[in-house]
Amino acid sequence: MRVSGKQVAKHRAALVETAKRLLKERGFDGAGVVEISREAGLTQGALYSQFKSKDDLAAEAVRKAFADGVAAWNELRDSAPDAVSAYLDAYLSETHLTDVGSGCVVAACLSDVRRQDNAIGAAFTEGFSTMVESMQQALPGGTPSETARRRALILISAVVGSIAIARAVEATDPRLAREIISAARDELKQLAVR
Amino acid sequence: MRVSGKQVAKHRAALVETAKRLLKERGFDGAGVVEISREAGLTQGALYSQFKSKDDLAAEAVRKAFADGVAAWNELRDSAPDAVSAYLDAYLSETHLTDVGSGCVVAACLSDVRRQDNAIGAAFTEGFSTMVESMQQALPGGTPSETARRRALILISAVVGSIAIARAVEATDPRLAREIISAARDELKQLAVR
DNA sequence: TGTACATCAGTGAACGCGCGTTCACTGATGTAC
DNA sequence: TGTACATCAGTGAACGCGCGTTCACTGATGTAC
Repeated sequence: MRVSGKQVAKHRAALVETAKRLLKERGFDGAGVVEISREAGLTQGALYSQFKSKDDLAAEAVRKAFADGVAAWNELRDSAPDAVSAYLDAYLSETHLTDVGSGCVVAACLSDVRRQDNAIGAAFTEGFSTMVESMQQALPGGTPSETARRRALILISAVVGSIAIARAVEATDPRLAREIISAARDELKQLAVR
Repeated sequence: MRVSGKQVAKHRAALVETAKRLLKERGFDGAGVVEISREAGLTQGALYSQFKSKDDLAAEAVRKAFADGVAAWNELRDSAPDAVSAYLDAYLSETHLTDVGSGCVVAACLSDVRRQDNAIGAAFTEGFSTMVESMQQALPGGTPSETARRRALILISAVVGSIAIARAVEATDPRLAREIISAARDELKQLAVR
């Protein structure tokens, strides 16, 4: 039945939030519309009255995931004395290794994005650009510096690659997974302050 | 109908080779058994007389992909004067950015592996370990050195992350994709010789 | 403020579709004599 | 070497299954008077 305007917004937010988590945990093809709807406390019909397709919801979920990630990073940058070091510790942590659903969307969906709808790729690309700019501002040289820009790109690429590979090997070789993120922490802190 | 022993081996190799390429191009869920069989010049029945399941074939394809990759790298290491630099140029190249099917299995299947059968994860982990050891031998310090080991891990994580992110944004923003692999080439060559 | 009714968010069974897998069948291969 | 036959790699229609999507229906919301 019809629900109030306040409820509509609540339901929409619940769908996006649930989609965000499940898409990261199970991948774009692995998370189904019935499952997403049910975990958000609704049915698939409600999903389709808010979004025109699964891909449409997925693109929205990707935008939300980047917005959350950048907000968290900006907060860290403005509070921690050595923001980059704190960021590396948080990103390359035990928690981030095992809790994929709450973690970075880039690391979780990396090799999926290329094979999805254009709208998802566009949302991903825009989110990633924002993430790079935000990181660049915290590095020596800041926004106008080409060096800081390159440094931001390689730092993000390296942490994403490390955590993604660590997760891929974690089930078979948990020690190797920890070795990978630990090596990345050590080496990248040196690279960041160089 | 029954075919000769030589044919059986040829067919098996064709299935593995085709699976290797298609799994990288379309992902584990995106490449179907009918498609793999047809592109290998056979039917799905032939696939199931050689492998006990799609996952079984996929695990074999992952082993083959790593074997090919390590063989190519070993050849480069023993011929090029500066093997690591040559490796970075090849890995972070225009060709590798666009030709996913012929490229590195780690970059292509990164975020997929976690969600697949254990046998696929095990094949991936074993292949990755071999890859790291092979890279380590080319770095200053070599096999017994803990520093070379950490350096090998971060180098591989960084090139994999760079090319995977570049591919994800390529369709939407081709210039950003090139900027990512170019930045990685510059920064990682410095890190490798440090 | 109260009433009548049009609107529309949400339900859930049903749809077509493509997937991985099975299996009765085919016929060339390899072997026993 | 030649013959008879058991073996088994390969075929392709058919299977059950889960997916994304649709749609007739429900009933509370919001609005016109």
